[in-house]
Amino acid sequence: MTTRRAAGPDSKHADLHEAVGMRLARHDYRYTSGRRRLVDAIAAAGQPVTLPDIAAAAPGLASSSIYRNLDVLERSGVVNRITASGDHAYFEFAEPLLSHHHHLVCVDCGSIEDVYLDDEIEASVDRSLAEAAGRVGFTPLRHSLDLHGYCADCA
Amino acid sequence: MTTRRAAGPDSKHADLHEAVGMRLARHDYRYTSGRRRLVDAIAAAGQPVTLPDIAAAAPGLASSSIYRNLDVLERSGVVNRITASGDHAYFEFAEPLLSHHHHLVCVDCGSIEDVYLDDEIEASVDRSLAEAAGRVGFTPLRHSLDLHGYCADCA
DNA sequence: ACAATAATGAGAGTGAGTCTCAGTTGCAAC
DNA sequence: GTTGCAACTGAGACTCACTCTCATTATTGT
Repeated sequence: MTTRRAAGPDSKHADLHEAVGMRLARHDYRYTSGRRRLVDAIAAAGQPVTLPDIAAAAPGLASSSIYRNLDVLERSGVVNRITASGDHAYFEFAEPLLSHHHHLVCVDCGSIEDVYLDDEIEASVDRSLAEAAGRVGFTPLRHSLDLHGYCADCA
Repeated sequence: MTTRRAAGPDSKHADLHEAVGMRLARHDYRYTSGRRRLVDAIAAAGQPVTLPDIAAAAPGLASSSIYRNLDVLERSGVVNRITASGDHAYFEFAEPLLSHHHHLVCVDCGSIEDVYLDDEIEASVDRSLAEAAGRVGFTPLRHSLDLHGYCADCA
């Protein structure tokens, strides 16, 4: 069965797949059809998704494979795992594939929405954190900033 | 068996217990000896702790009771649950009992350390977040800002 | 085509956290 | 104090997200 690739209606997906493929190759991973379906499912959602979401969007994939490949994608820097307080972890594309942003986490239903902040704020936050980290010998990699509250549906 | 209470060497604990007791009472919960031991264990650590940490510091408490009471304490606004990427959730005293701060999360060993930022930064972050949240009908409660990287031990 | 190697699916296994329930404790009214 | 009621407790069974194992299948290099 041939999966429809770059021939489709939008070239955004072709770009995405190419970028993902390169990242996987850099880590000696293969970009198999299962992994491509995973990437498609996450891209289709356009927001952080849980494993059940992905399983529903890509039926036929064994959940063990989804977990294993989510791990591979995370290790390759393709996706980020967002550990919220709910039952499931959320996944979304990592930084260079998606521009830097943060999350609105609903304390009621657990849903996660993306939110973008001013570059200036980001820079000053990074500066403050780096300074504070330096004082205790901590080597920073990245920061995560979540706003907890009630989403529009749960308000 | 009488538990030594406020008579002890430090009055900080007496204040803490009083504050905790008031919060519990406000939610019609009782401040039992088991809950007091839980609070003592968290206070003794002085940093975010996992359930095994607490169980070790307060032997004799059934783990089901620890989980149950951690839940009660969280519901009463006494402790915060920090959901990190590791196996266990971390717990620490909530805002008014501990001043506003953030976390340095080690991506290697999973340990969590507290870090304090400039009030000015905090204010501007809150302003930006509130503005962004307002655009999508999100009602903010609080923010959490974590710095991920390598702790001094794992560097 | 043919190894050699990596990926897959199915299901068993793991373990943090939750639920249940019978027995206990703390609080209030008498 | 004792009686009654509701909250609390411990022990362990239970759930369920996630991981591991392993035999089978797909990919890649030659």
